[in-house]
Amino acid sequence: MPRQRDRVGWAEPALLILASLADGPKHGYAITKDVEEQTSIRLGPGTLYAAIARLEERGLVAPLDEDERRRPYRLTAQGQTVLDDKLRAMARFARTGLTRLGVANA
Amino acid sequence: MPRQRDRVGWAEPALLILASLADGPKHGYAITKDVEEQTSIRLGPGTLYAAIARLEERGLVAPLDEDERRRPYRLTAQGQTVLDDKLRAMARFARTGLTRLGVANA
DNA sequence: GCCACTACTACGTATTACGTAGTATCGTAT
DNA sequence: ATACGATACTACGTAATACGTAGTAGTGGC
Repeated sequence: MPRQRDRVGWAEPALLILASLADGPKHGYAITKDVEEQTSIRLGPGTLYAAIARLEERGLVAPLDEDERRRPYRLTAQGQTVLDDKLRAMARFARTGLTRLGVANA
Repeated sequence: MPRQRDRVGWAEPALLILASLADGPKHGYAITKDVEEQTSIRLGPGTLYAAIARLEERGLVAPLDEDERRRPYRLTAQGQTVLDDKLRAMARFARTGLTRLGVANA
């Protein structure tokens, strides 16, 4: 029975995936590795592939040439737009929050 | 029957609440208003109060003097630490993502 | 030929998000 | 005085996600 860990994360898997693909097309496993390197967040296969499927349904990512061992995806134009919006909102929010906390930097 | 809207948000309600309290103590309704002003994200009561209850259980927020009409909360020291960590991670992530997207600024 | 790493699929449970409805108080304009 | 919108929550049910485990299979090195 799956037990949940810490909770109160700061980014949803969907966004982590989109951001990972901003780098260029990747297949699932490569996304996991990339996300882990960048954020220390480990996405299990259940989380990862389910999220990718939803992103595809919504037209934010699209599959590439189907190798039957790897399943690469790319960001769609809409995916780029959405990602850009969300990242900007995040950046603004983080800055405001840190200011409110009275943090030294910005 | 509750219908879900857009999905692929960029921040969890829990984090929005913590950030709102970084400003100073607030009660639930005031948090909703503040979050909406800052982020355009509208937290319904179901989402809001459930999230607050979880944050309290986890010791990230604490209730203040119980007026029986308003229920104010403040950030705990642990809540501040957690918030600070998450916001820094978010900021780093957003910057990296925007860079990957080839955005003009940082 | 074994074993670790790569890459997924399938499945079930735990958590969370979200909307609606309902209750009650307060302020203020009529 | 009273009607009405804004304030402030509680209660409840459903929908959507997150997450972990197990299982399957190919690949590369030693």
